[in-house]
Amino acid sequence: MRVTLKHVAELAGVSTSAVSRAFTEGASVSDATRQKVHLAAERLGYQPNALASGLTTGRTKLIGLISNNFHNPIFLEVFDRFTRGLQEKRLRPLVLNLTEDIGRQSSVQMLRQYSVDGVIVASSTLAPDFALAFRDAGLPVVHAFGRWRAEPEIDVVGIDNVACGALAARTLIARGYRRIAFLGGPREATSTQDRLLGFLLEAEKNSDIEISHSFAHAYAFEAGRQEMKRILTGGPAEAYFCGDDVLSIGAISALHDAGYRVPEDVGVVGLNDMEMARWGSIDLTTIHQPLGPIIEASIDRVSALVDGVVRPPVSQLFTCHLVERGTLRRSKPS
Amino acid sequence: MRVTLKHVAELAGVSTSAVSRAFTEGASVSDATRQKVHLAAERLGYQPNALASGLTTGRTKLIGLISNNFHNPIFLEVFDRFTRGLQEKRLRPLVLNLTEDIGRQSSVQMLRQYSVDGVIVASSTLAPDFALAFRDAGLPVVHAFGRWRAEPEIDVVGIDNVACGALAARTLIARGYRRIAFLGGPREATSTQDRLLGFLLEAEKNSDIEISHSFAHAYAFEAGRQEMKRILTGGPAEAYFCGDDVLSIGAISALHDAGYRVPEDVGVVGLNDMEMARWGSIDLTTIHQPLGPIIEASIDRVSALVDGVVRPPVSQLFTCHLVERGTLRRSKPS
DNA sequence: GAGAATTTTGCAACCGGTTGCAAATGGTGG
DNA sequence: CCACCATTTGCAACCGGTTGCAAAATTCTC
Repeated sequence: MRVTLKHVAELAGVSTSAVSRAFTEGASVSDATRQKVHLAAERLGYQPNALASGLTTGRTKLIGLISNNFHNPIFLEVFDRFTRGLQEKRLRPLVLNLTEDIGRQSSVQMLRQYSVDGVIVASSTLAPDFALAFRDAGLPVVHAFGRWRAEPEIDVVGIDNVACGALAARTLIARGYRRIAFLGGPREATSTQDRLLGFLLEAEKNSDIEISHSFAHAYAFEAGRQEMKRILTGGPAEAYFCGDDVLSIGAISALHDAGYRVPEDVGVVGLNDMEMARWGSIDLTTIHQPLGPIIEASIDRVSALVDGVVRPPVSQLFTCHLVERGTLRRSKPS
Repeated sequence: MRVTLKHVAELAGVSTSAVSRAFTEGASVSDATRQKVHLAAERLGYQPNALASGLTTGRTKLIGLISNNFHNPIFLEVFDRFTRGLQEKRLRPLVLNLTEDIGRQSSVQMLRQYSVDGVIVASSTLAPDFALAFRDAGLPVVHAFGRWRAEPEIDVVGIDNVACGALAARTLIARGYRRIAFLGGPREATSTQDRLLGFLLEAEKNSDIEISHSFAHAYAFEAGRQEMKRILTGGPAEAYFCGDDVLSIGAISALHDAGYRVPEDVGVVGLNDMEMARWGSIDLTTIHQPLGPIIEASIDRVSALVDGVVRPPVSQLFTCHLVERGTLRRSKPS
């Protein structure tokens, strides 16, 4: 049998209310009783039942963590940071792995059934209104890696994908590449669309640049490889901005298979700067995304919402920068 | 305000008990009331509160999922499968990211506070008695990727690490490698110890084989690279069995840095067969670990325990096999 | 030391469900 | 039509906590 409030109350010789209060910060209890209670609790090995307490207070300290990115290595880092960050705030992540067969409605239901205090949607490939479903259900929600909007309906934390696209284009052009291409992730993903937009806007400023673009069906190695293989039939561009790191690695694999050397024959720049990008055999030049701050901000934001701090929702974007490694030539060939 | 039992009862014109029963499989209700109730529930958008119900039934359908492997890419696959598998059984994973500063006791506490029905410890580097702490706290627990024991105190699901070590040694020897080495993960990990044991037992059967071994401080790229770099000062062995795939990749990176070609100069075989091992630029010969069955079995086992099926705990091991790729020569040089 | 002000305490109702039990209902056979 | 049995239903207590409120205890003031 579990040790409950009642047992502690009995042993300490006080009412259950006293025990409850002894465990509540700032409640009205004398030091004497608080001590008695804690002593008794200690002896019995008592631990408050978070669920029972959640029932009355309306706070479970459970945060729904939703994603559909369980195949991209970057997500391991995302996930590590989210779980750690939540733990530090004494919140518990209830994870939802969004597969094909789970609809918007049923994910809302799953989390509502468990009375989560708030929800973090962590994905750059979900439609923006997916996260909206939670707000509509009355749940505080933050969309991490979501799309920027001037007046968002819910809080968004992420990066400026348009700026990243522009940065990529600027970089390629500055290094003397003339025929450049964007090899994006899934066409439907807002991150893909925005990166492409920025890339095009920036590249088109230069009239002598030849631009092309295409899409892989997912942010995944094999998708990148296949798509690069496909477009290589018409000969490669001089340099590619790939939708993300794992796509880049797949693309490079296809380039190697076709006998091209990177960066000597073809340049590649990715986006994310996942741990693996640093590995010797990969050594990917890429645009760094500040994962730590993004995730910290997401957690901060969701706890603020839970605490009832009502401010209009904002899009919080972090800036990215290029990390120089070995898949892009460093400067214009002379 | 949330819709509760009471609201539904009112609308349907029945008692709350009736509503509760209408939502319980096999409860004593007439079809007529069940219909009325479901209709009313539908209209109000009612969903039972899993936590409240857990309070009385003692079942929350929450499963604690604990790991300390948030830096090994294989864990993304593990994690994907666990969350999916649990979801399919209508169980919810409550994730605990075991960092340095979280002790055995406090992890038990965290999960007990949330009244999880059971716990899955997913790690090959935790001491066997870590999982025991949960059993001692009265929680059903399964140790996935744990160490085999003839008469285990708790359920263990995993692979036969000793056999894997032997398989690796046998393979290397069969291919004519004479000076072979084990580059293991952390010395304290049971998986490391067992793989080494199997490796040594098998290799020592052949008197003409030169065996050596050493350990990386973690199952991680950089750890593998550093350790290989360190041991290379004395010249390489002819082939290495590395503690796992990510370690192998690190080791290969160091070998390349030192000017050795794989597999022409040095052979490498890993263990796990993570997705990435298949990537073109990595193409790692490795021992395949059947993740799917292991995880399925872990989930089955923990739900059986939760359902009170009491059988003595067992060690359930799955066999592994070699996957031929490009980091080990295929046969004896003639 | 009395009275007022303040703090501490316990009672009891409540959060949203479940369930044992007894009463109500319905069906069956004579 | 009644007795009998099976099924369905609602009452009320309970799960493990929290909290408003009034009473009790303590502290302060003069």
